[in-house]
Amino acid sequence: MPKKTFFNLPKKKRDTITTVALDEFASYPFQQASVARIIKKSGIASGSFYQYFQDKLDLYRHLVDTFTNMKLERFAPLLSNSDNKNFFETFKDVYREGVKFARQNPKLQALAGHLYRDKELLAGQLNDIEPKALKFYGDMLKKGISRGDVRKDIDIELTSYFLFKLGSSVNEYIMIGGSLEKWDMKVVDRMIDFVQHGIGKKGG
Amino acid sequence: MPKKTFFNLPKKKRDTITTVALDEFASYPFQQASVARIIKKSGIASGSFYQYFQDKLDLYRHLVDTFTNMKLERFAPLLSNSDNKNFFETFKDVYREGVKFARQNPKLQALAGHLYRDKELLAGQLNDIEPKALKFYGDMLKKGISRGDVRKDIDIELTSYFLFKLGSSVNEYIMIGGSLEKWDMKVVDRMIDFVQHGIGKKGG
DNA sequence: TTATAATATGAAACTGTATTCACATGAAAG
DNA sequence: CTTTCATGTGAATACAGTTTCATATTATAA
Repeated sequence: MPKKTFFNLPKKKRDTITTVALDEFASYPFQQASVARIIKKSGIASGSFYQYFQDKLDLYRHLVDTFTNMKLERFAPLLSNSDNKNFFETFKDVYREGVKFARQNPKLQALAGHLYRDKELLAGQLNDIEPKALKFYGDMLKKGISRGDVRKDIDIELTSYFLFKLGSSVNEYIMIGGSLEKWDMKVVDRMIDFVQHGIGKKGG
Repeated sequence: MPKKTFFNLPKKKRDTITTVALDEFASYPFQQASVARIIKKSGIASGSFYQYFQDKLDLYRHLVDTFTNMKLERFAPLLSNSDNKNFFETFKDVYREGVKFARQNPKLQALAGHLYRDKELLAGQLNDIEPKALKFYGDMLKKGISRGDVRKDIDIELTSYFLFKLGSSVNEYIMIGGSLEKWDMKVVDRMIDFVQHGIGKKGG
């Protein structure tokens, strides 16, 4: 989080820095984004920058936080105005609103694009692993369909992607909770139940 | 990918570098991992390092690739020996095997832990956004349950997590395909169907 | 007004990765 | 043996983020 000196700044100066920074992070991925450039364009001293922010990451996170909070605030009304809609209709509304938001804020969208690619930089679809994992799940699904376990009207490619991401999130969920010692097959069981039956009420 | 000079190296030297590097990346997150230390411990010249690898990331990815390939190879037999098991039982086996693999390779597991945290470094549960997003989905689910749209025997916290991750993956899936212009609500529809009904064959 | 604290400044130094380079070594070919 | 080509070497340099610091400037309080 930025230091309190940043929030003590006159709004105009704060806005200048924020705007310049958003522009920088919308134009370059995190690593290539230059603190020196931000300092220059903002017209502040380099010493000042580090009196406002811990470091480059601190500023970046501040932007991402602000951006995500804005997005979440847009979603809130969907929930309170959803009396006549069921869960799944509201869920779809969330996405519609998300697309609208992205179209209205191209720089934030550009930043999000970099964010996504930056996350994948260390490991992800940019290397050759993800395709292999997707193929693995795809094969599993095909077998399941031919055995009759799995619905045959699903999109195999897309569903593989979902399973891959769900699998990763289970790993993460358990890692958050602690170490491998605490590994709990119950979480896996719940995930598989989620995948198998969904969360919709039967006949609902 | 490492340069061919690396693969031309005598196996022993190559293994030394790999072991030292694994040790480094298991001990420190990517940013803090030091090329200088790896060079020192491996007993190679700094000039040589850059004749073997593009840069630090190149070496890191090589390790992650190797590690993930090893893991995938362990999973392959599960698929071919699954004739008497349905999709969801095999799915569970994959996780059992994953845990075994992690226990047998603590350094790889440590590296994976850093990898996960590094990915979350830019944005994720380390900042204050994810809890808010999870709460949002949690509220949606509670409302769905009280309306009778959603099964009431689900784990709300865990399911919120799944929805959050699935949502992110939809965004990513569409971003891979191209720009926002190509945004296709059909992908969202399929995702919602996946969430609502699951992929298990009814009565299967 | 004066005292005290908070903030602003920008150059200089520091850190660690990335890159270059001239030269050394070694192996294989003729 | 010597030519040739690939590889090894480590010091030197470049580069960008970070840190420091002595010195202004501004704001608040007494």
